[in-house]
Amino acid sequence: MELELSLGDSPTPVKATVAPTPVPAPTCTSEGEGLQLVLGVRASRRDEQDDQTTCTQSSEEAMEGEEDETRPRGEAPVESLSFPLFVSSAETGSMNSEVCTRGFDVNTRPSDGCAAAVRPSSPSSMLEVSTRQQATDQEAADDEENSGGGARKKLRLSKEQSSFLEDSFKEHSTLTPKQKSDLAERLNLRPRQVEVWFQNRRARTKLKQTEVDCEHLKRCCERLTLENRRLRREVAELRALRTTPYPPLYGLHHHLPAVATAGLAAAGGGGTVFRACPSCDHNSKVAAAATCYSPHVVTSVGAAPASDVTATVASPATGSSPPASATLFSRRPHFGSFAAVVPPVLRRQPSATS
DNA sequence: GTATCCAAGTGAGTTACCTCA
DNA sequence: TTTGAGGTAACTCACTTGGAT
Repeated sequence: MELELSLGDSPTPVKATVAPTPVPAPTCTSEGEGLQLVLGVRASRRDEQDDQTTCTQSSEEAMEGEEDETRPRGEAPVESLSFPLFVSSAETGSMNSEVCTRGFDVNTRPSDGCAAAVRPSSPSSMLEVSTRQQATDQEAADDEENSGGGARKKLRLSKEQSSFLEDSFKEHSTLTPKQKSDLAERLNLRPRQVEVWFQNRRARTKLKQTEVDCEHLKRCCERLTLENRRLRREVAELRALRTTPYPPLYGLHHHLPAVATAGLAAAGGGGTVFRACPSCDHNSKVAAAATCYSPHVVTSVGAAPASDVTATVASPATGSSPPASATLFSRRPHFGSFAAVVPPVLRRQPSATS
């Protein structure tokens, strides 16, 4: 009896066999315990591994479970080979899966009977562990049935398992079905557990990144606050200058860009509105000009002789170190420094054209 | 007793595929 | 034969729960 079942990106339908005969692959007889359905399906729409992931899967798993969803046909895990007749409770559906994880060491694959109490200490010992688990599987399964399901046991991954998962996560933060099943088999976990680990790992990564971003924004905010404070002080100084007669400009304003000279005119002319910043879509007075462009030139032209302009522009703000906003603004063209706009010759030689 | 970590459960959203009119 | 709508499976993510430390 054959069924054609095509899932995912499979270009061609995969022939699936409904086999009345037992197969060594992870199978389960579910409640019926008589007929074993083995469907070969394309495990995923993920493209990378599709050509390798034709797998065996019980009908129950196809409907509900995720266990061994991508295990290649004939590549049955050792545990399953050792327990061909054992009905894995976790693989027979969600109800049994829940039962499986209650009252047992959940560090073991359900194909181990969901009941092994021996915890693998290292990946290299897992196979051995799994074989030892076999002896206790049936007993533990019986205990489980008798106990009626206790409190859920908390899974704690071993260091080896965690480090291996971490290494895998560094390589790829998302898993293809084949990678998932390979990892699960290698670490002696269920594919679902590997999937959940990656899921939570991605969430942790995102959370950490969010925290880092938050810290960065906080620092930016602090810098901007300081910068804003400083600019406001300079604006106040400029406003104070408006009340005093203009000292000679030593011809400086002839060499400043139009916006700067317009700003000077506005400052001296008493309130003429002009467009201060081409990247700002609003008109503003000289105060805004000082905000959008580097305020140092504007500040200096009114308050200091031309000889000071050079020093002011070359060493802005109060010290020799660049202002706090320098690095921040370097990534924000909108707030680009006016000093960078003015050609060096104009900044250095007020009388260059005279 | 409380805080934190973390595996696991759950529901919503997205995408690709299939079926059918 | 083509096409659009509806259904479904698989997947991820955000949020939550609950055990363990």
